[in-house]
Amino acid sequence: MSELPKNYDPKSIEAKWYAWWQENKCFHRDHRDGGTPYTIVIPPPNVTGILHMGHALNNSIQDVLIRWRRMQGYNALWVPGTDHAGIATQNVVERELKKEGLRRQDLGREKFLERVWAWKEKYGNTIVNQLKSLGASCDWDRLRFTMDEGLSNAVKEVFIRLYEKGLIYRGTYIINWCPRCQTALSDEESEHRDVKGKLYHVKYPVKGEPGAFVTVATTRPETLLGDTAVAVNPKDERYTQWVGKVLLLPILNREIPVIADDFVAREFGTGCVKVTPAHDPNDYQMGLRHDLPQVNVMTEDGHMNENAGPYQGVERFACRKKIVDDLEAAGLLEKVDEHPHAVGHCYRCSSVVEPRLSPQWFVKMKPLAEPGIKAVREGKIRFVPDRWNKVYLEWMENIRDWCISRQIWWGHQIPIFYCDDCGHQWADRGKPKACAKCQSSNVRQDEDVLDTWFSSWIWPFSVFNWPEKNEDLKFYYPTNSLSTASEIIFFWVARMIMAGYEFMDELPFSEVYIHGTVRDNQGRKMSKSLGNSIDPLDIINDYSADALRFSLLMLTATGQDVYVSKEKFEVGRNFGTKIWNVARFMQMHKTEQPIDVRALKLNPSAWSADDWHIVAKADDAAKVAQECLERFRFNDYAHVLYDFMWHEFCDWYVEYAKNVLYGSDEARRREVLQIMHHVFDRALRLLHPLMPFLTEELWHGMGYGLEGETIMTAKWPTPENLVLRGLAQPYVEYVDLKHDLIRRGRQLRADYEVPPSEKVDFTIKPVDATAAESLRADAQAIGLLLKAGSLAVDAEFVPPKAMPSALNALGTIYLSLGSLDVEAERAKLQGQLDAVTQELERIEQRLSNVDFVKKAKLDVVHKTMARQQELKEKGEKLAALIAALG
RNA sequence: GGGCGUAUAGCUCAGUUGGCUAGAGCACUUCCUUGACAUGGAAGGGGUCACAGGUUCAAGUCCUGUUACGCCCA
Repeated sequence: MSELPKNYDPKSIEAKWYAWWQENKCFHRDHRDGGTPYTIVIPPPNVTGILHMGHALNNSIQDVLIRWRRMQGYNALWVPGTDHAGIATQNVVERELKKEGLRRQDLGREKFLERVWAWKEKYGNTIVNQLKSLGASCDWDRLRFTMDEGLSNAVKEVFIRLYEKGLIYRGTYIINWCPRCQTALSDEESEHRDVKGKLYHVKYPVKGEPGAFVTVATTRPETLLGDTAVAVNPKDERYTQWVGKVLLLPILNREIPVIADDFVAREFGTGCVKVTPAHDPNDYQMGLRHDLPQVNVMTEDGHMNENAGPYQGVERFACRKKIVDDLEAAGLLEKVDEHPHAVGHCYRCSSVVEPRLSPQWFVKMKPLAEPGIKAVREGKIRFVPDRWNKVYLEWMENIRDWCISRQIWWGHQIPIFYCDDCGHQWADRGKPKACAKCQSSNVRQDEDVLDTWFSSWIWPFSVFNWPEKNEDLKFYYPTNSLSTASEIIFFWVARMIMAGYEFMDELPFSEVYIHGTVRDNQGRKMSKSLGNSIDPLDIINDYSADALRFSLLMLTATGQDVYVSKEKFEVGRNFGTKIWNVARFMQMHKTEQPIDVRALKLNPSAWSADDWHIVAKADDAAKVAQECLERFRFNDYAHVLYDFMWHEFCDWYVEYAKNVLYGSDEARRREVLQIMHHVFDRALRLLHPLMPFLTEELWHGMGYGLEGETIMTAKWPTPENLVLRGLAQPYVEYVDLKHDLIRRGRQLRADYEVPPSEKVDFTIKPVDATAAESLRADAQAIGLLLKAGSLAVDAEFVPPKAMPSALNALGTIYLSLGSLDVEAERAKLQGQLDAVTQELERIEQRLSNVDFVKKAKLDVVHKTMARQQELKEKGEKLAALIAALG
């Protein structure tokens, strides 16, 4: 083992190990490696993306899982990749073009796509490289992209299979239209946001009855240009007389009927609604029921069209203003109310979504959803935390058809072909030159591309080159755990489950871990526009990747949102420093015969209580860590190692060990150092999934691993055998009490303001012979920890004068002082006695309650009785101490 | 409007099937440049567990309601 430098330099060490891991293919696995598979597919970040805290959290989680399973000996594979993010990527490239004064239409489809590919080659790997700096142990040899050849084939195959099964259809419906991106969006891509809207009450004159009006309420007055009726509820007596009458549409003076439809809510607005079948999904349905015309008044880019009469060419929101002014001028605007309501916004560009009537492709979802519902109901797939099961089921049970066509160019073009001569329409895996029916060469492919999610919903098997049937696919599918954010349960998780059953006939994964959202210190989502994001790369740069990972996971309670600020990452940095320094401490101490840290020869028969204690605590840590990981309790996992390493190992065992290490008993020195290595090695391995770089560096630095080996594949520590644990138990109890007694001794020093440099004498009076024996063996070490001049263990001790004292179940500790403020000491002890008396009263009350003794569990009653006994004794001793003060 | 989540120390949060003498980190106070570590050490202060009822021998924990904040869906 080489000498560790004084300071840990994460930057060079992280770069060094990541490169080494990659060169040595440590992340790579395939089916030929055999064993039991453990698979995770990465939620593919989009190629335009850069790493943010959400990614850092999610990928740290996946890396912890995969590294843990790898150490456990699984054939653990983490498949990485990115998605092509149709709209987002196209937007980015279009923005670039705009700077050159160009539109994509100027280039044409083919040239434009070349530009996008060029952009992807240049910038598309940014996030991949960022994941590497995080330490992600993905199998990069398997890096996939949703537009690469294999995945494109898979997408095509999926489309065609569904099409041939009749589950994909084309139809003209009201869809969510983004006028800026100029494409349809799925329901999920239209984000509802609360806006402070207005409710305009507009008077529609009744034909042939001057002065008579019907007042309708609307939030989108510009759409009235497309009204083809006004509807009332048939049960609404206020309006039955009007049904069947004809109204004059304001401004355009088009004649429209008043109809009756159950759908109308009587309590909304005036109870009369305008019906605009081409601009509202409900009105569309109503229009079908009443055979109303559909008048589209807008263009694809959100301007009014030729059907809008005088408003043609006006932008939709400008038109809203204008039309309101005109209505007012015409005396047709009755009133305007404030009306906060939710409005759909494009999830890519935030424009207000316009419901628009247009021909699109849809997937019939009901039949696909059934097996997915069953799987979660029966627990074959489970969400963690489990409340998401319900959210998922709710959505699946009310699933609606999925609009999958997008009017953009970047994506998988829909494999549907049309013959312009005979009108034949068919799906084709290739690029047909002629119509299958009439042999005409007048053939064209559908212009639209597929929703990006249509390629990611097959991700768990397409990454293994499905539909090809190969050994990797057979071996690694179904995958095991999926870790992701709640936002994409509908977009992605649910659809993957459906695709898994539909195309693989099997679930895609069995556990879905939903992590919380990373927020800023004020609980706001991190966003570029707010400027409140913390760049994970800055944290890595300033503190290290290990610090980032450790802090994030320590802070994130299962499934809860996490609030971060830069300072919060100090926990991880400080912890890393602590570990580094304790390693250096161990290195400083040599033995005459060098210790072979790879083949420790421990000799438990010669162990002290503290030796047993630390080995047992390390064992507990291993046990708890394992349980936490199995249950996705990452914060508890981080916590248990933090506590063990810092508080058990550094604070107590290392401090205890100093007494031995600075002494001259070579056999003891050797044994203690061996124990430290034994424990530290195990702790490093337990910690490796969380802090991969530091642990690898130290594992080698301490000599636990040989050159060419890696802690990544070192054995995951499992708890030692129970016999050993049973032997340790009395020592554990004793040492815990000893620590408590030492703390009480230190408290005496602090209470009496004894400066740390001043050596004072302590005497411990043990409670019994067993305690006396243990304490005598430890007297020197205890003295050191108390910075005592002398420490006596005296079973017969009677204080010669009033002395400050404290006690616990092991004994009473006295501090020798030249002079003593007897009253202050009496007050202190009296305070303690009062607390004991109070608790004792409570406990005795409980014990005297027949119901408690009868109904409470036996061990609870026993515990309570033991506590009563303990308190009684403590009370008596405290009383005696007070009496002794005179 | 429907559903879900959260409310515990100044701040951020743990607290798993009720047994709690309610914990941690940060912040705060006092002291400490003793050879692992000041990114550190020792000691300390700080909570009627949002509110109101209920169930129970026993409620931070379970039930009902109220309030506040957040999220999802319509």
